[in-house]
Amino acid sequence: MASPKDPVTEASAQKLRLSKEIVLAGALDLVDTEGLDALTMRRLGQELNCDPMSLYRYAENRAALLDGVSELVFNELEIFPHDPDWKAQLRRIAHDLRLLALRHPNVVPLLVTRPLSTPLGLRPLGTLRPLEQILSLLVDAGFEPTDALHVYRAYYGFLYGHILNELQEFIVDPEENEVLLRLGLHRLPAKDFPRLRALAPVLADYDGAAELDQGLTILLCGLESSLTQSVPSATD
Amino acid sequence: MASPKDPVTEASAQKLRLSKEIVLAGALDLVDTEGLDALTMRRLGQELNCDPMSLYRYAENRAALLDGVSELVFNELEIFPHDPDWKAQLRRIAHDLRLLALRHPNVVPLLVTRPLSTPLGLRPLGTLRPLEQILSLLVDAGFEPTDALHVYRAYYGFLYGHILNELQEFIVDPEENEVLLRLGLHRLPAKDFPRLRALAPVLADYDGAAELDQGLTILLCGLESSLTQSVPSATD
DNA sequence: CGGCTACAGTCTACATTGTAGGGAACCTGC
DNA sequence: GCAGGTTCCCTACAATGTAGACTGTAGCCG
Repeated sequence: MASPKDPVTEASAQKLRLSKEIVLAGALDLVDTEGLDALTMRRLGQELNCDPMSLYRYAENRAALLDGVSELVFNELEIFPHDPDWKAQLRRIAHDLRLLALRHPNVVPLLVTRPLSTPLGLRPLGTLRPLEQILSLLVDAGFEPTDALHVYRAYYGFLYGHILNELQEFIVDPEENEVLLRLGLHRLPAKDFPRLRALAPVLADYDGAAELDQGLTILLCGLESSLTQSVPSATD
Repeated sequence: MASPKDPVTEASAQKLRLSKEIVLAGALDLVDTEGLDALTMRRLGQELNCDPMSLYRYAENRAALLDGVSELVFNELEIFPHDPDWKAQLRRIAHDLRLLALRHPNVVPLLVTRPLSTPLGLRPLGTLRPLEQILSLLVDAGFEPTDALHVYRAYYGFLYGHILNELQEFIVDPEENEVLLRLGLHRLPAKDFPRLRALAPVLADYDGAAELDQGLTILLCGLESSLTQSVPSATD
């Protein structure tokens, strides 16, 4: 006869061997569906149905878990570091990263803040790979390495900024069809925030992709001019 | 005779009446000197020497405390929304905000991530004021409100991005004078990260202000051209 | 076959966190 | 002096991360 809690009756309760991949995938899943706060050791254990303590075999810390999740997400980003058309490539990467962020909005705080507490060299390698590859791309395109770094910074800075901006302006309650309410703007004193309130309709239909592209055009334009009229290098 | 713990002997133990300002100032202080994690109710209570529970009279939540700290920092930023020279003003604001971030590096994660979990209309007012004021600035400068919003987004996005970039590249151990080591880059496999490693010296002396200014030039340039050759509005 | 080692997973236990609920102390009007 | 509200403090509880010891199992060597 079956024990009171027959493991078979509990759907998907077959406990297969854990692995770093499984643990991280579970963690990402949990973060995606329930937010960062839901990612506790106990909760994740329950999700993978294993003992919370088992997890420590695959992630030293909770912090390491978070790093792992960041890395996992970054690995979804594909970069072709030898594309001769660097501008097109940067455009594509930007849009890909944007979509990535929209797919994993709850992870974005991680992507943005974890590096702040981890010195560059000690970050998970997956996190640094985009940097390296974009540098490659730019150097191949003819930038001096130093300039490539500067370009990278301008580019990535802009990109991060855009993503943060866009995610910030999520609609609160899509059911509500009065715009002021939908964005919670009705709470703002009309006297102090006339501009903001007046822009409610515009805020409501934010076309992130278009906005990103527009910004990219400005940026890439400026960057290119800095390439063509670059200081004549001694070796060139 | 004195009680075992004479309150007078404990320097600065005079417990003055609490207030929201005092609590928030204490919180900011704690975050600045010891980091975000050090800001716990108990710890803050100990710092202000009062019972941790007292704090709940002035901040509903720990989250509210965090919001308060953000707001406090944002209030350090001064904006003159009616400066006729909008470009100079935007430049100045950018540099001010940068310095603000350098002064309160531990708060930056808050500034960046709190808004992600709070819909626009429900944020602390102090957080929204810069937005409103910059919109004013731009509209006064001749932008259509809608365009002003777009400009604001590009501008603030870039600015946030830059700040994140710059803070990420903090030097780990200034004692160490070998650059690779100082940035922790020695850990990176030389085969996979040639560019990054080669750039170590450049990474090490990062002139944030210059970099910011350079980016601003590109950006403002592009923005201005979008102003002068703006689509001819019907009312103009 | 018997026993040894190594590792995966589990259990228990503890310090630390945010915060509810109930009183104690104090100030302010009469 | 006293009623009523405000401010503060104490206790208590559930949840968290994680250390440390324990159990089971698989593989290997004699």
